[in-house]
Amino acid sequence: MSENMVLDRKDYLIMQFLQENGWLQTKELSARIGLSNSATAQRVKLLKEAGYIESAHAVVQRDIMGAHLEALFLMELDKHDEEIVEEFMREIVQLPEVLSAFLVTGRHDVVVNVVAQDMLHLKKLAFEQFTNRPFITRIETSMVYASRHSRVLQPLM
Amino acid sequence: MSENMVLDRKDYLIMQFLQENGWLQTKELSARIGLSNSATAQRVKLLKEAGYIESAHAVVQRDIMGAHLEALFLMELDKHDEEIVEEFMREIVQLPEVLSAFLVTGRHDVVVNVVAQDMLHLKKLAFEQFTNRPFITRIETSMVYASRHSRVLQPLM
DNA sequence: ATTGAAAGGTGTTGGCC
DNA sequence: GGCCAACACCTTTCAAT
Repeated sequence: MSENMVLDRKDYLIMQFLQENGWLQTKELSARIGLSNSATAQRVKLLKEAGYIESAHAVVQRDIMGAHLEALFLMELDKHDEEIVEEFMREIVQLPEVLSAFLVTGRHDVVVNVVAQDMLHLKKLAFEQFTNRPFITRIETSMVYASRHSRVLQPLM
Repeated sequence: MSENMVLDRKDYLIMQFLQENGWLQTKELSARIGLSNSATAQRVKLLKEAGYIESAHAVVQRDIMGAHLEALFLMELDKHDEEIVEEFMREIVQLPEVLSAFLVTGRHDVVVNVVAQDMLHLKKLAFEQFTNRPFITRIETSMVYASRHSRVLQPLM
């Protein structure tokens, strides 16, 4: 029942509403999509079991966490040995300051989105966690004036 | 009660656990932090009312949404008139293909994280929504091989 | 902060259309 | 498949300690 589940419009609606608001209750959700409470709960359960709904996460205010500055590190790597790069990506995303990391083609090789308390913190982060590593040949730091995030991925078809 | 709330370690624990798993129930949460059910529910309610916990969002599998490709658009703008740029940021993050957008200092001016079904889709997106606009002077498209996201913002102090 | 109670929501299951 | 009813469990809010 989980692998080859066929999704209809109501399943996509459920996923859209739960992306917009992860705290939406079954009662409200069922009212919106026009199904009974139990039918809706069933679908949500199946969508989770099938892995189509992966997880949910609360979003907290940044300042309360001391994240007053945001930046992008645009980095170039020396050797693109897959193992090293994959391990590097896994490692950095564990750092409390790292929000996301992208392994990319083009002028840069890795783009990392970080937060920091202040410039001193950012400097220490850059030097002690990145400049540090021998396979990183260059880091360009772009300060972020403003960032916006869409938390809802809609069907593109 | 909402503005100048003093947060203790248990409040930070609550926020950490709810960032890791937005579906955590009060019962489980209270057991983890060592408080009674109702005390925990109270704290969560206050944290939400104070705006420290802003929202929650389910995360869905990308392929099911047809998002098979990911890219970064690294863009340079002609004139940095604040109104135009702010409006531009607001607009693009509404597009279904745009996951996030960063207004930054440095070599680039705006970095946009997008998804697309395929190369044709990506090309149309780039040309019809970005290259299009008169104030965008250059776009560099970096394909994303892999991306990782931390959904938990820890206190940096 | 805790306990206990009341009211309402949840999630599951079984019977039925 | 969806619906309904029923049941056990959990949540939320309140007052009292």
